[in-house]
This record gives sequence, C-alpha cells and structure tokens, in this order.
Amino acid sequence: MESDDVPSGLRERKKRETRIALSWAAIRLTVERGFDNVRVEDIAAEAGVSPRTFNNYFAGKGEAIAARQVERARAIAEELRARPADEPLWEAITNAALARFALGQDSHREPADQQWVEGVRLMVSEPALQGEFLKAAAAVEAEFAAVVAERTGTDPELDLYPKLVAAAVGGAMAVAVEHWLRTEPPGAVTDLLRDAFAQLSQGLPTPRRTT
Amino acid sequence: MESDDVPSGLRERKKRETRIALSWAAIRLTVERGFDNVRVEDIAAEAGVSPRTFNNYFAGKGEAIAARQVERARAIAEELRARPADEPLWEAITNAALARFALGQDSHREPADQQWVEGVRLMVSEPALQGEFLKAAAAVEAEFAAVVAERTGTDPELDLYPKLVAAAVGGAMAVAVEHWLRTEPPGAVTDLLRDAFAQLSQGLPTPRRTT
DNA sequence: CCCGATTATTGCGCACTCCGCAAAAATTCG
DNA sequence: CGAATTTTTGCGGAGTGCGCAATAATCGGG
Repeated sequence: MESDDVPSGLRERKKRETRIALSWAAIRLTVERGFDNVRVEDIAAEAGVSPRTFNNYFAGKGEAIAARQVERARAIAEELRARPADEPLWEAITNAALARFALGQDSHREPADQQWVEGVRLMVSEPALQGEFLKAAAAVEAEFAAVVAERTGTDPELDLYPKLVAAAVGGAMAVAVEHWLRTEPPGAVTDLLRDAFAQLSQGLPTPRRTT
Repeated sequence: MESDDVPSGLRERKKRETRIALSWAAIRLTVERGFDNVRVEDIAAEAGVSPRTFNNYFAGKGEAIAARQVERARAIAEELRARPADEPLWEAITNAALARFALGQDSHREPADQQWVEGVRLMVSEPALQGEFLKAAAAVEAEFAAVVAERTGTDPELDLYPKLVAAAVGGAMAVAVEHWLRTEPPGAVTDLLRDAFAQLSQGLPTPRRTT
C-alpha cells in the first residue's frame, strides 16, 4: 500500500542493483556495438541474470537504456523541490538542472572516452531510442509539473502553466544536450543549459545577430 | 536525386493513397479495439494490401499511427513559412498552428463520436504510442527549426535558438492537446493553443492566481 | 500500341522480442 | 527453524520486422 518509501531490506537493494546493472549493461553494449547488434540475451548475461529476468525489469531494450535518463530527470525534480521557496522560479530551475548536470559531468572525465562519445552520438541518433528517450522525458515531466505547480500555486489539472513549464524545460534540456553532443570540441553543457533557460524565461525573443 | 517534388504520376498517387489508407486504418482500429488488439494483419486487410506490404511503408504499428501527426506538423511548418516575413515570430507561429488545427477541427464534428473521443484518449495514453508520437514530433521539429532559423536569420547549427523555439512550440502543442483531451466538455483547442503560445512568448511568468 | 526497364507488391522464412504461466530458488519474519 | 512472500528462471507461443527472390504493375520510348 505504501507508495515510495525505501524498506532498505536486502531484497530491495538487490533489486535496485540488478536494475541498475541491466540498464548500465544495455547502455554500454549499445554504445559499443550499436543498438541492433545487442540482444537481450547479451544484456542479461552482462548483468548476470537470465534473459527472462530482463523482461521482469524492463519492457524492452530501449526502456532499459532510457531508465538512467529517467533517474536523472527525477533527481532534477527533487532538486527543484528542495530549493528555497522564495527563489524565483527560473532561477531555481536553472540551479536545479545545473547542479545535477554538473554532477555527472566531471565524474568520469577521461581522455580515452573519445570513442565512447562517438558511440553515444550513434546511440541517441537511433530512431527506436529517440522515441524511448522522449517517452521517458514525458513520464518525468508530469512529476516535474507537479513540483512547479507546488511552487507557483497553480493546479496541473486546470492550468496549462505547470505542464507548459515542464515541457519547455524538458525540451530545452534535450536541445542543449543535443547541441552539446554535436559540438566537436565539447564545451560545458552547463553553459548551454544556462543559456537555454535564460532564453526561455525571456520569452524566446528573436536574438539580435551576434555574428 | 530530386528531394521532394511531386511527380504526380499514377504510381506516386497510389503509393500516397496506400500510405494514408494504412495509417488511417491503423488509427481507426486502434481507437476501436485498443492498440494491443490490433494486428498488422488486420491493418493490412483493412487497407487492401498484404501484411508484408505494410512493413514496406511503416516500421511498425506505432509509426503508422503517428504518420498523420507528422503530416499535420509538417503542414504547420509550411504554413509558417508561407506567413509574411514581417509578421512577428510568435504571432506567425500562433496563426500558423491555429490555421491548421482549426482545419481539422470542424471537419467531422458529429455528436456520435463521443465514443471515438474516448478511444482516442485510450490511444494517446498507450505507452508504446506516446513514444511514437514524441518521436514523430521530434522528427518534424528539425524542419520547424529550419523555418524559424530562416525567419530570424539564425543558424540551426550554431545557435540554440531555432531548436529551442521548435521544442517549445512542439511541447506547447502537446500540452494543449493533452489538456484538451482531458477536459470533459471539450472546448476549443484553438483557445488553449493561443493561451499556451502567449505564455511562452512572455517567458512563462508565474501566473497570478486567476481563481 | 507494345515492349523492355523500372518499381511496387507479395509470400516465405527466420531471428528476435515480449509476455503468461508455473516450478524452483531466495528472502523475510514470526 | 519453517512457513509465507517474493523473485528468478525456463518453457512455450503469439507477434513483429525485415531480407530475399519471384511476381505484378507502371512507366517511357519507339
């Protein structure tokens, strides 16, 4: 009956670990070999469970891969919730997103992952996965909208506002990341995110020619 | 080698017709029976082609269903391109979207489709399809971004701006339609769209309590 | 109008996916 | 420890997506 508490028994920990192991294995193999060259069987083997068990956790390869994005998005929503209530909305959103992105940024910065970045590019351009990523984003957007509604005193059922903000934020993050992946000397995602949110909060005015 | 001209031979017309017939059949059957109770075989039969041919046109059921959304989104992009260049961007976007949505709105307004609306609700809440819809939206967003870039003199490769606008617009439309489908006495989508775009163009300021 | 060239449709086969079901293994709790 | 709960696993089957090659339809020049 409980909704989201953490019993933290041994059982729950193992489940969590298996889930993460499966998701991670799916990502790693896909980045290395390409989505179509990875079978569920391989992923399960990598995580040390039976193929059937994979489907107890995820409905398909795509979902397993997108699971980690979901986690991050959730974390951003929680980060936002934890922000001081008197902080202006867009400032809070920007800070929340930046905090989480910066987190995963410098954690594994090795020069050797040049090849890995290339694999990621291929992965995100896989049509089957794009849908999955977007679906994942949409799933979390509802949650995000709820937090925004809390902060602004609006009602997700009646007002467009919270979901509009959630959709815009989700889109902005996607655009920023996409742009970042496409840029050859990879700069800082955080700068792109800051820029994107700033433009959003200003009503996306036609920028004056910066060239 | 030609990119998108219309040879208008008999062959191309038939192909287009088959494509539309398949897409339409997929939607109709899904709305009536639910996504999982429709087999590719059924869709093909409805359109008068072999099951194998279905896969020559679409990679799966979901893609067939989303195909019509793609078409509409494309139409909006073209509508935007056709707008006078001196019209302010957000006005042009709003008008373009409104024109296309109003088009499909009153075309088949019968009291008998109460049941149909219910089916559509079920359809859009199907997880497998949400991903597909979003993927379709993303596909067109690039096109939309290109038009925005044209209008504003920005470069999709360098500036975040055009894609940011495209993402925001796509998200806003999705939110508006979702809200509209959830509202019991179905009002006018166009009003919701107008509202959504207005909020976007004003930077999504925290609304003052309207209750 | 007809015939060769091009293109679409179709049937067949196969690898893979996803899920229901029930047995086996693991974990929890009294 | 031992029974109850939960998870893992193997099996089986319905569906899917696509390559391949044969067949049918369309096109375009003579």
